[in-house]
Amino acid sequence: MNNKENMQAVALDLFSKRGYSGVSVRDICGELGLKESALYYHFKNKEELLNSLYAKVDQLVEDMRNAFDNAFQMTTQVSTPAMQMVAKNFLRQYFCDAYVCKLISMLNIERMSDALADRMYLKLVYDMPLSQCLAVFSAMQKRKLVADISPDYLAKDYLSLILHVFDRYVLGKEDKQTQIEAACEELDNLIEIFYERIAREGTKHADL
Amino acid sequence: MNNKENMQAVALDLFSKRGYSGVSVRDICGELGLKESALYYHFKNKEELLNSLYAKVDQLVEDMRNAFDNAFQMTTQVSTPAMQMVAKNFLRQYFCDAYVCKLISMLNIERMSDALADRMYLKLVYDMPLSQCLAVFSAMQKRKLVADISPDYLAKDYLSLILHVFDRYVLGKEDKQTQIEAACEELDNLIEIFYERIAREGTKHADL
DNA sequence: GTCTATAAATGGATAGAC
DNA sequence: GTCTATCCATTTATAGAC
Repeated sequence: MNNKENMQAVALDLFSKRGYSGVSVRDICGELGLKESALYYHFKNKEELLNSLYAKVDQLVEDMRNAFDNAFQMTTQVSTPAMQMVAKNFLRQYFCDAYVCKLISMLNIERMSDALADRMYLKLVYDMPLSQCLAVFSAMQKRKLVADISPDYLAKDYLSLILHVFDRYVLGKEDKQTQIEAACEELDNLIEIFYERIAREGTKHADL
Repeated sequence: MNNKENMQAVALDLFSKRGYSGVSVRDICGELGLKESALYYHFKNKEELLNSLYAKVDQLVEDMRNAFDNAFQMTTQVSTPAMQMVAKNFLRQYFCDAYVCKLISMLNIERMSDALADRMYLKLVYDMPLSQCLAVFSAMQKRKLVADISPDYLAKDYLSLILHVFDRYVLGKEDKQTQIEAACEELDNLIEIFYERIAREGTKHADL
């Protein structure tokens, strides 16, 4: 790993905690045992470093879209337990990935004053996951596994639960790793009830 | 309104957008046509100004707790339409109040690096609203208006929907007032389905 | 690719006049 | 209660040596 990538990694880590304006070029280079001037060899200025991180968000969204599309096309059976399993791992594997978590934290800060950061945040946290949830619930509904509740509602309801747990138990915590365990347990309980309800409502409807 | 309060108002406004470290004492005073030294007459330093805003969060939480307790004790009938009405106005009157919204935005930024801000954020955004939701759903359940789904789940599910809309449509937007209209419409639709489901499940259970 | 040195601007904070 | 003037630390950024 070269120093340019190191700088991006350190910058992301610090920006995600203290925000762009709370971190100096000194801070970033100091962490790596380098002088500020070293950074200006790799980046035109501090802002270009930030933009290079924004570009990584685009890349991540792209990668996750592709990963999902591939996995989804492969799926031969869409059973409730299988979907429930996927659901339970959503938080753990997606939002709680250290890298993704830092990107979200950083965007969460910058979006308050930066329209571009706001758009990236929405894409990463809502648009992309929502379209994936929608695909899953639509598929389940086709197979009569779910009552005819609007799949759009189900997707939003489901994602809301995940994001609420993520925001409450993970974001803003120093000791994230410990918190993630509590978060996943809490989410498991919520998802359990979520699926119980849509299954119950689905059964009821199938009986008519 | 004296200048001390003006300074707090301007500071809150700027902190909620650019964060504590992104705003200088010069910025705050400049907005009011004052020199920096004027601020140091009212506050020991920049940090004390921030803490004075944190204190306002405590006051707000206290006030809202009391307001709810009074309103809740007054309530003679807990009907579904009445509760649904309360629900629809929750976002509009609570999270979208300009003052509350700024406090949340500010805490949302600072909580990433400040444990105190994190605690205040959780109190304002989760603990307090959640305890209120819980009281409402428990009351509804006692009157058999809701199926025997854990009221704890209902409260979290319900608050999640509100927060998701708030985060997605209101936070981080320049033109908040316009966005709030769209947010409320979206939330109205979601809450409609939410209540439809718990009523349906409730009826079903009552029939047994 | 990184260092030293340095410039120029900005930010937090104080002393003393009014 | 606010202003002028000032101080000192920090920050972004550049030029030129190695």
